Amino acid sequence: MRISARADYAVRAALMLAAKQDGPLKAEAIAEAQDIPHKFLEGILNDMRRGGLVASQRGVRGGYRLARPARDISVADVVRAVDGPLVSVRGVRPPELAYSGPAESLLPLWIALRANVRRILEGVSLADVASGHLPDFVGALAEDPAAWSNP
Amino acid sequence: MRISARADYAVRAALMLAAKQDGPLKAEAIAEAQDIPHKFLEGILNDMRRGGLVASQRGVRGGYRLARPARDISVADVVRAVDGPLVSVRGVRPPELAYSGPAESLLPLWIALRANVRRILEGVSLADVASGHLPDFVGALAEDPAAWSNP
DNA sequence: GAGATTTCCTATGTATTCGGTAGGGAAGTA
DNA sequence: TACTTCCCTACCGAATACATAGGAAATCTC
Repeated sequence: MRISARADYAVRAALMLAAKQDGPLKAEAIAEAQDIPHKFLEGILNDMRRGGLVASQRGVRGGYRLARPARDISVADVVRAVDGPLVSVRGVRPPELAYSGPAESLLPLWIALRANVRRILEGVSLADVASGHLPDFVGALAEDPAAWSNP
Repeated sequence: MRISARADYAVRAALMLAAKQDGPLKAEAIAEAQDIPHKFLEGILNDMRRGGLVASQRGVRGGYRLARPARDISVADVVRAVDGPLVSVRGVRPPELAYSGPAESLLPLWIALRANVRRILEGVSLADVASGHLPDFVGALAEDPAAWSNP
């Protein structure tokens, strides 16, 4: 289960926009601040615009800004805008799967996994992350030192 | 975040082995029962053998069996054996990431996400799935009808 | 030991995705 | 007009995903 570069970049760009509330921010400025290839980032910002997450303005005083308050955009919104469904199995979304025999209960397991990922990514807004204050039910998970070690 | 075909196939194969406790099971039999390309499955079973999850026996009475009791093998064990780390961001594991500016709290978010995925996949054994009785904290997630709908 | 069976190993192949680049057109501003 | 910035399309190399093929090595039965 990997978070793609696109998704990571998209969230970081969105966080930049969430932090700067006055006036638009240029793609180039975001690219430089977050060390993201700028042409690649342009495509990502475009996806977010199509997804209704950011608004853009061309010209010399142009750039990008969030289309909604940062509090109303979840990390899941951003990831979905650039990568499609949050969780898939072999490229298909869990409800479309069919298992037989001893694997029958595998489907509810994938469903539970997806529900859990959703709970996290839909429950955290850009404002939460940008402010450095994650919701308690998320922050608690990250405070466990064991969560930081690679087994 | 996608579960690869390898991982899905591997878990299903492992579940077949968990269900059949008497004697080994041939790759061909598993492939047929679970509709998995049989040569592809052979490679997957081989990875699991190298990972110490299954034992193999050649010859006419040969096949594969679990190397440990099904209760002592988690789904996470299987996924790791065939796909490496459970969760990665841009191909690197979260603790190796470095973020700056408003993205600083993104790292604990990915950590929390990973911790949650671990909680599920490490907390469920092959015996749990094969018996159709998921642990309560997982089953509860799958019982919510909302978890089954695609947004 | 002969022969059948099954795992094990290596090589090959193809399609897709991933991450990134390039160039220029459209729109807005001064 | 000149400049800036987003927008669009195309392309590209490498890696990955998902297999398939062919045989060598081990094991069992007879």
